[in-house]
Amino acid sequence: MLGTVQKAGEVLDLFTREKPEWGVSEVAKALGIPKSSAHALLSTLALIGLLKRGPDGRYRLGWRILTLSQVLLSSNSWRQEARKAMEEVVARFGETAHLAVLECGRVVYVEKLEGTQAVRVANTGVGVELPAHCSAVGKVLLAYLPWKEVVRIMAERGMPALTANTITTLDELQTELQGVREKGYAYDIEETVPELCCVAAPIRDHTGEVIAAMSLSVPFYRFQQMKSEYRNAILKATQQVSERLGYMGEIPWLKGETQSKVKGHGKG
Amino acid sequence: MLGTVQKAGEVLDLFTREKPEWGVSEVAKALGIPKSSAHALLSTLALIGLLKRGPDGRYRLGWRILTLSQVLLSSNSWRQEARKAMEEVVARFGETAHLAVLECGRVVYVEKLEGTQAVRVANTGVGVELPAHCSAVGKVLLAYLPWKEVVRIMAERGMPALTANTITTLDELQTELQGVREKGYAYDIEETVPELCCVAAPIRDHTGEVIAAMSLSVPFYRFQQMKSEYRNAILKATQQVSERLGYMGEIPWLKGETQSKVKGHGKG
DNA sequence: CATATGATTCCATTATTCTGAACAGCCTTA
DNA sequence: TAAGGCTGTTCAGAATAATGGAATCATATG
Repeated sequence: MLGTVQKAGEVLDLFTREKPEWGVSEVAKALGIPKSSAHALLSTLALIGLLKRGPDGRYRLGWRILTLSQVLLSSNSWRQEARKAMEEVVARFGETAHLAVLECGRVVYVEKLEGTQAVRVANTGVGVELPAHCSAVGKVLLAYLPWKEVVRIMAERGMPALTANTITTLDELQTELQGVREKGYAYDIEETVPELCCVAAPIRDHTGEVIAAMSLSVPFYRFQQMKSEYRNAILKATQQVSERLGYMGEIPWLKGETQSKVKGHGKG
Repeated sequence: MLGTVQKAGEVLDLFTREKPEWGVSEVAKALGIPKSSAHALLSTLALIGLLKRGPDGRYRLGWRILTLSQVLLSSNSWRQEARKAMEEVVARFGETAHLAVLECGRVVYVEKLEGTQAVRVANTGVGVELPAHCSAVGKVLLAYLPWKEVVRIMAERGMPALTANTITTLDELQTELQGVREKGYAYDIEETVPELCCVAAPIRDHTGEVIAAMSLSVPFYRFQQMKSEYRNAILKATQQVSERLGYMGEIPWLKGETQSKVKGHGKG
């Protein structure tokens, strides 16, 4: 539906950190459309403020996007709830915490709290996209999707190996996601970035649907010793947030040894 | 041109902090279009990730906007240059500094550094919109626009009085902007928020065009004593940034007593 | 269980966008 | 200095895609 708007979306997708400025001819070539069509798209997008036309006729993203981003961030109640929980975790361990969602098959970080460097908190990692098949948050978010959907996403985006540990086949991924569902959390042992490990767990809304994932990122050498502490902290934090969001159902990912440590926050 | 995209822009404009969630019928009523048209717009915008469809069929802004925002912020060289200068000013006075641009006739804050509260640096004020006829940054940005353009903007947006000191007539505004151009900076003495004062000055790119304004915000009682120090600091900071951006022209706003204090950074 | 509200689908009409070529500006080149 | 190639921009006919009213489905409400 609305092919024009869809093409406008494709145009917006062209603007990346690597190439944040596009001319009419470039866009026409990249999208395989006539120059005049590209011109119409670019100039209209500039008219509504999503793009900004430079004096030389080249286009960049417009400041209206910042305003929309502000509205988005301030209107998401669960993100603010999650932030509180993240602050506790970060304060306790001094490690970096992330909050991420799945958008069009990609992981998008929506919050980042750094452990040691307290100053440049936001706007560095927030908004960054990552492939979903690696990283702890990505695996958590995929785990609670229908498998068919996962297959579709992987077919569309591919499964590039970011490190030697990255999962690169559907079979491996299926096994991994099954494990995540059973345990209720996911590890990332140098699958995304060398020397970096993460634990992530899902955040659910009042309907029980997984809407986000929270993770703690720790350098490899420190991670091994404290593995279970990190895991329990993330599980506790995500559970707290889920409950604040009205999730009253069972907590299927708290079983066995883990359960005793977080007792008192159980089902309502 | 491309009325469909333009309508998509109108739809996006509906999503505000006050009303971040819209249904199909609401949008149809608000825009005066049939329900089916509104549905096509909303569902397509959701398809490209600018909106997100909730399970109940209501729509919110989508996370793709965060990604675009990230690209926008990381690709703006002058914003990062300005940030450095802002950090110096904030460190020196401990007061809050703002960086703003004009977008579709409104002031949009693109950077904010708080003085005393160092933690919640970004994402609070960044992206917030303000009317342009008040605030120091707004007056600076308007001052270097053609007067006809200013008139058009005021006609479109109106000149609401935010405080008793707000400029509410075109005559007052014209006089004020003339003064800004002559002096090279603007004061805001409780024109936007009671008890709050600001000084702002323009940042120019290599062509000499004013692309942004930087301001320092100080509580009224502290502002009066240090007025000229604040002003000189902002003038020096904006001049530095402008020069880093390749602005080699005259510095028309540094004259008389001020000039001696910032000697050494003059024209190239 | 009936009703009302709102989201979604359908399809013919209509207006819109698409397209290719011509125009105008800018910088490089001879 | 003038020609050449590269941009972004404009224009009018051809063709597709958007429109809008009514019907349908889903969901909350009494």
